[in-house]
Amino acid sequence: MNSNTYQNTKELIATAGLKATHPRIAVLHELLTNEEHPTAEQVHTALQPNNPSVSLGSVYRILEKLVEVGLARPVASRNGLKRYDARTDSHSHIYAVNTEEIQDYYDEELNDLIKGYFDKKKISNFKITEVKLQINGEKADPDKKVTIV
Amino acid sequence: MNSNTYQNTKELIATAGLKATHPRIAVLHELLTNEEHPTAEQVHTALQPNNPSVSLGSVYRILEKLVEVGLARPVASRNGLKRYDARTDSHSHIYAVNTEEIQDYYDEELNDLIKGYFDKKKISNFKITEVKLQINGEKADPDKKVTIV
DNA sequence: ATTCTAAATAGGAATAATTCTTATTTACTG
DNA sequence: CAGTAAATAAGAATTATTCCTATTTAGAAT
Ligand SMILES: [Mn+2]
Ligand SMILES: [Mn+2]
Ligand SMILES: [Zn+2]
Ligand SMILES: [Zn+2]
Repeated sequence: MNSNTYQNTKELIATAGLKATHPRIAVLHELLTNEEHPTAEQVHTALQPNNPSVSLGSVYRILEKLVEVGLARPVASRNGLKRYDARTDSHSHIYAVNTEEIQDYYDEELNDLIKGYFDKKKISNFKITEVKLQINGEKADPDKKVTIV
Repeated sequence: MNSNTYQNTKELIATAGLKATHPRIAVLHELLTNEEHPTAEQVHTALQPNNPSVSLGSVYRILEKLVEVGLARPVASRNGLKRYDARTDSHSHIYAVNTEEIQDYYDEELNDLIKGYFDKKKISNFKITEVKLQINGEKADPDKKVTIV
C-alpha cells in the first residue's frame, strides 16, 4: 500500500521542510508502521531494539513537531494519555473500551452520509474542519482482531 | 429542563446506591451545571467559592466513582487531560481546536442516520455500545457562542 | 435522638506523564 | 570539508493523577 522504507520516510520529513534527523525518521517510521495509535512512551519502547539512542524526551518533542507540520495527528482518547496517528486523512476510530485499542475505520458510504448531513445543517460561529466517528464498544475476544465484514 | 437542585442531585447519588456525601453532591452538582466538560482540576476550582473544603484528590476520586455508577462519563480529548460529562445519554461533541472547548451536539435525524448505517454494516469480534460524532473545527469568534441553526 | 460502623474524605506523599533546560551533536549549506 | 543553526540526550523540573492513612461522616440500628 504505502511504501514505507527508511528512505521514503526521510523524504516525507524533508518535504515537510524539516531537518531529516535520525530520531525523526525513526519516530515517523514507527508511527507509520504501528497501527495502534501509540503514546510517546510506546513509540519510545518500540524503538529500543533498533534505535536505543533516541531519547524519550525527543520522542515527545518529535511527535508534537510532526503534528505541527501535518505528518501526524493527535488522537482523542478518554484516559488522559496522548496518542498519535500517522494517518492524516479524515477517518474514524473504533475504540475498544476493554482493551483501550483504537483501530481505524473508513468507509466511503459513511463519509458521504455524514457529509450530506452537514451540508444541510449549519453551525454558526464555527468552521468545521472534519467530522469523524468514534465507535465505542467492547472487543469480544481480546486476543482476536476486529474486522469489518 | 433538568431540575438541578442540591436536593435533586443528592437523590441522584442515593438512587445510584452511593452514600450521599457533601463532596459527592457538590461535584455532581457542578458537573451537571457546567457545560464545558471540565477536568477534575476545573471542577475543584469551580467548587472553591462555596465548597472550599472539598479536596482535589476527592474530586478526582469522586469523578471516577460517578463514572463507575453511570452518573458521569469520560470525554475523549486529544490533549492528555481527563475531562468529564454529566450527560450520560449518547450524544456528539463539537470540539473547537483553537479554544479547546467541547460542546454537546445532538440531533435525532443524525442519530437515525448513523443507526441505520450501522444496522447494515457489521463489525466482527466487536460489540458496539455507542457511536458518536466528533465534530472538529475552529470557533470563529472565540468570545461568542457556537450555535446550531 | 444517640450510638455504631463501614465507607468516604482531607491532606499530603508518591508516582506517572509531560515539558523544560543546556551542553553536545548533527544535518544541511556553501 | 568547514561553518552554523537546529536538534538531541540526559536529566531536572513541572504538571497531572493516584495512593496512603488518620479522621470524619452518612446512614443503619437501637
Ligand atoms: Mn495524564
Ligand atoms: Mn496527561
Ligand atoms: Zn487512525
Ligand atoms: Zn457532552
